[in-house]
Amino acid sequence: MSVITYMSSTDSLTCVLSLILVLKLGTNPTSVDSVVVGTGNEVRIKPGQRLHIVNQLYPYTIQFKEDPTGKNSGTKRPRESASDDRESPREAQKMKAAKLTEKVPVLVNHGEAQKHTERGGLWSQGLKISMQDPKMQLYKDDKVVVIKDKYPKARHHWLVLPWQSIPSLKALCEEHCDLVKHMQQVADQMVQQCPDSSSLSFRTGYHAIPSMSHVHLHVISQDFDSPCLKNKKHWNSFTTDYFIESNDVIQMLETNGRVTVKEGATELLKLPLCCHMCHKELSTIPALKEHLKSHFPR
DNA sequence: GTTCTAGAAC
DNA sequence: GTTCTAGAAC
Repeated sequence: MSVITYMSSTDSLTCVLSLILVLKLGTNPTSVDSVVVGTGNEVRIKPGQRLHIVNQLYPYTIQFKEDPTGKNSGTKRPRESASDDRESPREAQKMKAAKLTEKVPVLVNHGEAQKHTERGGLWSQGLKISMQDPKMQLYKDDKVVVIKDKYPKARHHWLVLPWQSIPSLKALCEEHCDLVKHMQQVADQMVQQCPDSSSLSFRTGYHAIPSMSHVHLHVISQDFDSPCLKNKKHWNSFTTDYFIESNDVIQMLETNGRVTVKEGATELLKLPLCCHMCHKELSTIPALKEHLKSHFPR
């Protein structure tokens, strides 16, 4: 039995994080005894065992070799500032986990996972993984699946995703018209079944330039009452034209056969904070959140 | 997408 | 002094 720890090279980190993602979701957890996600990135795994990462797209072979220095169990992240040479409680916990390590595994990348770190990062592929996890699925049919947004920006915030791999709005064409209409129907269904649908209003739409890969339709209640709503980008992405109504996407597909996103959408994210209910301008996020309480008392 | 943190704003 | 934002790293 051995323990994988985070090593110094970026590739190793990617591999370990990839493993954790999959193992955490239980996609292929053969012979895995324990997983500690976060501070003590610990994965027990048999030497030579092959794991398939992201639904068997990215196979790795796990090799093990002795660490002659014993120093290679360091767990500090590369971007850590030079001035911070004391151990935080978090670092101490990681070091404690590392001390349990007898051998240091080397992950040999046979697949594509490392490319994600070069193009947007592995995190941008997270939806592809979440949507496959039965525990996350609130609804599914032969065309789409619905999951809860991992960091909901309101009391109710779901994502409708097609099974078909469509990276973004840009990739949509007239052939997707029926699919996108179906996504809207399922979104409406989700709102109908919500116990708060009589007291809260909802909007359904797409972000002009989403961070996460794989087309996803946001279904979000308009209270924006959530600790995950933290900054101007969050706010403006749902309350300016950065948020493109599902019906507008359908109409664009029907009339032009494609979806056009206006230039300068990114600038919309920098607009002043403006209440979507009464258009009052607020100077800070905490002030905005306090103001929202007047529109949506608990 | 989130987290972290330097430094701006107060 | 504290609060808050914005940009970089992931």
